[in-house]
Amino acid sequence: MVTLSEENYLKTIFHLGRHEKASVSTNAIAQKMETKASSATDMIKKLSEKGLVDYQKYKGVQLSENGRLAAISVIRKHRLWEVFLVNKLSFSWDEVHEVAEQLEHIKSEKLTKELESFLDYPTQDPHGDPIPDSNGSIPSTQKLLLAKVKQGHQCICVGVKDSSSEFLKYLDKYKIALGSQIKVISKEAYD
Amino acid sequence: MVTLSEENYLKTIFHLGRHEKASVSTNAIAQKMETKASSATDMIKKLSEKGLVDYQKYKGVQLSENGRLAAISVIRKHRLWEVFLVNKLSFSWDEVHEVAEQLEHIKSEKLTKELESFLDYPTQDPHGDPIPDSNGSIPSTQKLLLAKVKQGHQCICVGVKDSSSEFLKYLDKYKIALGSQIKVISKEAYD
DNA sequence: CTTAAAGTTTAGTTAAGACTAAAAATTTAT
DNA sequence: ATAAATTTTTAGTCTTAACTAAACTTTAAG
Repeated sequence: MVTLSEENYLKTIFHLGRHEKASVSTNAIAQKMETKASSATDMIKKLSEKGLVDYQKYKGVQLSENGRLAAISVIRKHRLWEVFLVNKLSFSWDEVHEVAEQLEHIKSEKLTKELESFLDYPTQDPHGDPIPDSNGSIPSTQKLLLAKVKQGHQCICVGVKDSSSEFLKYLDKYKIALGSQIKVISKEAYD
Repeated sequence: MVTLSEENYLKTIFHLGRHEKASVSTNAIAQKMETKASSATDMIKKLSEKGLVDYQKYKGVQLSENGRLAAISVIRKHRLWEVFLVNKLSFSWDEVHEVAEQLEHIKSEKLTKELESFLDYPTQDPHGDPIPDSNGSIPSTQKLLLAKVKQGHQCICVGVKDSSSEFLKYLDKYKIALGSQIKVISKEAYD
């Protein structure tokens, strides 16, 4: 049995380790979780004892196969619920995160599978992030950061990197949504 | 802020005090919660300090107005989610309880209201229990226990008193569902 | 290559919510 | 009306997941 708190740590470790192959540092975890490094160390030890992460003192952690599957299961539920909130209830893409953070911890295989079926097996959440399947495979997509698109060139928005409510509202103001055709006229600094 | 555990106690006190006007005993609460009387006392004190129950040592508790509203809010969510599970996902009426016990604690006014609207403002859950509205009013219905119906008389099943999975499956076996017309031919002992 | 800075771990506390065992209050029965 | 039985509360302990402060590693600078 994986506790709610453990699930949150696993998810965080997954996200932090997603793009670098290197192991994830205690500090990075603590920062993302808005907790202290000592708390992170405690939890890392617990996860390590449960075989969910590989851990060596002072060397950071990596998810084990079981840990990866557990993390992906949470992310899968998070994204499915986001689709539900936007497609079935009338949430906007900047309102779903907080609620999905709660719903992602509901434990019921049947619920997740039925929800997925009810939503017609979506492959992306409302921010363009891929939805893992029930085996834990994540459909891969390659995207280009808008900042990398040259001036005068065009592209289609297929996802957002930052899902914060503020940033999503900023995009709304500029009428940018998933599927929008975008032409880069000039570049400005955001943040 | 009301914790998950507090919500469960409030719900239990509500159910136990529903039909008698008298206050609810510590032991009764502990028994329903499958915990010990001492744990119940601890929680009762906490709820009392938060103004959610009226409590006098050795005299049991009663929900305060705020406590009643908090309890009803949880019950409302529980029953709405049960409707969702049965009507939208393909759960049967004996499978919903456990999952609804988790979903009832999700905190989001918007979610509850949108869910209610999505379900077309149902007034009953899959077991025939009334769904409180967003103000905390519970549509009242008067029902007659099947055991009270005389032999040879007929009636329509509008609800079940025991929502345990076993009992519901027992009803399924006899093809009894909500709306079923029932004629009492003979009476036997159950349990 | 040694020392300072940064990062990490350990040790000891805290709060919530459970538990056991024992004390106190209430209820029931003689 | 008082003793026995039951119920409730108190006191002290445990676990989880956080915290602070101090100790210990590793990394970076000079």
